[in-house]
Amino acid sequence: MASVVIIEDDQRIRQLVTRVLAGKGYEVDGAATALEGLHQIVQSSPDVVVLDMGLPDLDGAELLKMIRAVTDVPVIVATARSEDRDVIRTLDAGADDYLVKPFSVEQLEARVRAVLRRSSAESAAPQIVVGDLRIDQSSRVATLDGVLLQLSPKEFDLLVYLAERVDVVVSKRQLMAEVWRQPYGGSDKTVDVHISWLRKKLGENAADSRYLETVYGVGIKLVDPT
Amino acid sequence: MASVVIIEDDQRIRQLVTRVLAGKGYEVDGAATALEGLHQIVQSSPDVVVLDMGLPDLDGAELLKMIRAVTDVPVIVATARSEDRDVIRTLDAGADDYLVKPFSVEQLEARVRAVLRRSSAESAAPQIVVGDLRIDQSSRVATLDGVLLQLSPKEFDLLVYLAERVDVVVSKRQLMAEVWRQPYGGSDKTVDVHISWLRKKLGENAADSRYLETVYGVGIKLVDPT
DNA sequence: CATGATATTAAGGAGTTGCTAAGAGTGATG
DNA sequence: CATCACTCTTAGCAACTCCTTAATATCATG
Repeated sequence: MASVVIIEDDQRIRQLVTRVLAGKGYEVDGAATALEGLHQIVQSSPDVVVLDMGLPDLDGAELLKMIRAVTDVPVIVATARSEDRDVIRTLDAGADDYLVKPFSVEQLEARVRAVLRRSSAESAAPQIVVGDLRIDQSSRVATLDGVLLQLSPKEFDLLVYLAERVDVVVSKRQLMAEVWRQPYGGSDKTVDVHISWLRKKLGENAADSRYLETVYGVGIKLVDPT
Repeated sequence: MASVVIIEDDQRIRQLVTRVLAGKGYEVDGAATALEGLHQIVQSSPDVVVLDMGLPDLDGAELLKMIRAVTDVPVIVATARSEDRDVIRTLDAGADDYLVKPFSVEQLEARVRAVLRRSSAESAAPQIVVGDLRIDQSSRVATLDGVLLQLSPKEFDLLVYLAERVDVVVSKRQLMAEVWRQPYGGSDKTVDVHISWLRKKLGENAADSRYLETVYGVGIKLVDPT
C-alpha cells in the first residue's frame, strides 16, 4: 500500500489525519517540524508528502525547495486562507496540489488518491477535445474553431474541470470545492459570474447555449454540441 | 489487449515503436505509406492510430481527413514542426493528441494509454433503461424513443427513483420521504401532481397508462410496457 | 351509490439563475 | 511610488423556473 508523510506542527490535526489515513490502509509517518519531516522523507521515501506551509521553524516554500532538491516525490501543500496568493507562487516551486484550511480529511484523501493516480499514469497532459473546443492543459491554451480563447486563470481551470467531465452535471458547491478550493463558505455567485464570462468568450449565452448547459436546481454541464 | 496502427515512413522509428509497444502487450501493425496505413485501419479497426505527419506520398492533414471520413478512431499525431500554429491546425483537422519529434517511446506510450483511457471512459455510463425509456443520471438526461424529455428536477428525481425499482409499488409516503426528503409532514398531494406531470410528458394519462401504473390504495409503480 | 382515493388544471410565491457593474487586490511598468 | 491593466469577488435586480397549495373533476371499491 502507498505511504504518506505528513508534516504539520498542530498535533491535533496531525494525529487526526494520521489516524484516518492509516484506517484507509495507508502507511503514515508524521513530523512536527521541517527538519524532522525532511528526515522522514529521506528515510522512508514515501509516495506522497502532505506539507503544512505554516511551520514554526522554517518557511514552507523553503522546505519545498529542499524537498525538491532531494527527490521528485509528489507534494500536497496545505495552507491557511490568508496565504492564498503565496501558494499559487509556490505551486510553481514544485508542489503538485494544494488544499486550503480548514479542509476535511475526506478532501485530503481524495487529493492523495488523485496525486497517486497521476504519478502512476505518468501524468501525460492530455488534449481535451469537446466539439470544436480544444484544451491543452500543459500549455494552458484553449481554442474554439482554431481561434485562441483569452481566458483568465480561473476561467481556464473551470473549463478544464468541466471538460474533463463532459456531459456530467456538476453542482456549484462542487465547483467551489474543487476549482476554488473552498469546500465551505464562499458564495456560489462567483461561479455564476465565471460561467457567464466563459459563455461570452465561447460566443454563447444562457438563453442560447451550445457548450455550457445549466441544469436548473442541480448545476452545470459541458456538452458536445455536435 | 488494445491494438495500435502506426503510420511512419522512417523504418527505424517504426520498428522501434512497434517492438516496444508490442513488448508492453499491445497488438501493433505498422505502415510506411499513407495508402498502406489507410488500408490497415480499415482492415483491423484499431483502438488507436499513431500518425506521422511527414509522409512522402500524401500530406498528413489530408490523410487525417480521410481517416476521419471513415472512422472515429482516436489519432495521435507525430510532427517534426513544433510551431503552435501547425499544431493547432492539425488538431483541428481531427487529431486527438500530438507529439513533437523527437519523442521518447515512453512518452508515446503514455499518450496512447491516456487516449485509450478517455475513449473507454466515455462508453461506461450508468444508464437505466425501461422499455423505450432511457435515463442517464450523471448527465440528468431522460429520453423516450430517443426524444429528449424536458423534466424538472423533482420530476427527474421521481422518475429515477421509480425506474430504479421497476415493477415495485411505492407508496406516496415513501416517495415524500425518499424523493422529497420530508419523512413527516407534507401532503401527498404534491406527489399526485408530479406524477400527473410525468404522465403528460411520457405521453400518457391515468386512464390509459403505459409506464406509470397506479395501484389503488397502495401507491404507484413504473412498469416495462414491452 | 356513497365515500375516500386519485387526476388534472390553474395560480401564487419561493427560490434559482443571468448578467452588469463596482470595489479590492495584485503584479508590471516607467 | 504612481499608474495601469488584469482578475476575482460581491452586490443587486431582472427574468425565469419550479414547487406547492387549492379547487374541481373523476374513479375504484365495498
